[in-house]
Amino acid sequence: MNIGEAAERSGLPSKTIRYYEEIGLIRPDRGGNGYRDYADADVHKLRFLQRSRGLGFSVEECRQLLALYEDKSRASADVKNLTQTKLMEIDRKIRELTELRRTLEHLVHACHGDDRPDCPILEELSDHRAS
Amino acid sequence: MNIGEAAERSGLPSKTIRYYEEIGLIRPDRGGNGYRDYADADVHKLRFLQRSRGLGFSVEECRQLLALYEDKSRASADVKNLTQTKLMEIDRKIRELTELRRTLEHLVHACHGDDRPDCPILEELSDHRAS
DNA sequence: TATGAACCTTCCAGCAACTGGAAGGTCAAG
DNA sequence: CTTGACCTTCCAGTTGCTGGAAGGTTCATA
Repeated sequence: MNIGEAAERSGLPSKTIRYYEEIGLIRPDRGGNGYRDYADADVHKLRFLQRSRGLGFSVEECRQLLALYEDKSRASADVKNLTQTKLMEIDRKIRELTELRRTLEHLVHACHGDDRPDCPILEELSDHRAS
Repeated sequence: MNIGEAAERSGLPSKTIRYYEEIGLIRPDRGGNGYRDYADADVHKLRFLQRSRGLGFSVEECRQLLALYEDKSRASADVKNLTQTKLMEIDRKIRELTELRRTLEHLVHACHGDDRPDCPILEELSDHRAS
């Protein structure tokens, strides 16, 4: 498929997809006309990139995550360690998002119409100082 | 407190803290010597920024989130709508992270030593195409 | 068969969000 | 009163895109 369809299916703009190729994250085929030709597997990778980038992983981290899927020697200790590290990062992100969610919800439900100059929410936020 | 301590407490590099001031996210006092002077509330904001940036929110989104805490007219419909929108974004991120986690864990537990050329994980990934 | 819209290509410039380094001022300890 | 660890501003570089120009391809329609 052409880049436009890959863009639509992956949720990434064509520009970004070309950029990801430039930095070596994907390697689509080329048709006789010079057009990029994306396979379904490419679209899966692109969707994966779209998500993980949106979740705050850097491009280099995404490259590592992608490598976890592609690495044919997945049983190696290195790969397992990297996966464990990434799992811990993901857990941390989930915890932080859950806290953020709780705080925002608290704000909606408990602070409505509350126009005191200093909302206690900010104080509560400070309790989660330990990372 | 000086910027160094604020950096240590917030988990952000001093450089980034100065940058956040430059773009108007925080406004620390200045001592007679020209040094920035951060209050505890500033550190809370910085920690908040550190987290939400790491969770994939843009600086402008972080500005909005910060405004939710600081807005004295929190009861307005606008603010409530914005909060609801952000809550939905957070829920989506949590769902995506949970999926990502499940996939990685599957890879660790189910694919160890599996050196077939195409791991079924990639196929599984593709099932989550709907966003 | 031609012409125009809607694709695609490369290349280059600009923006967002930092990040590093130079050049120099401040402060507390010895 | 100097030394080292702070702090300041300013400017340049990096990352990760993003927009636009200039031009080639494809395909439906006149």
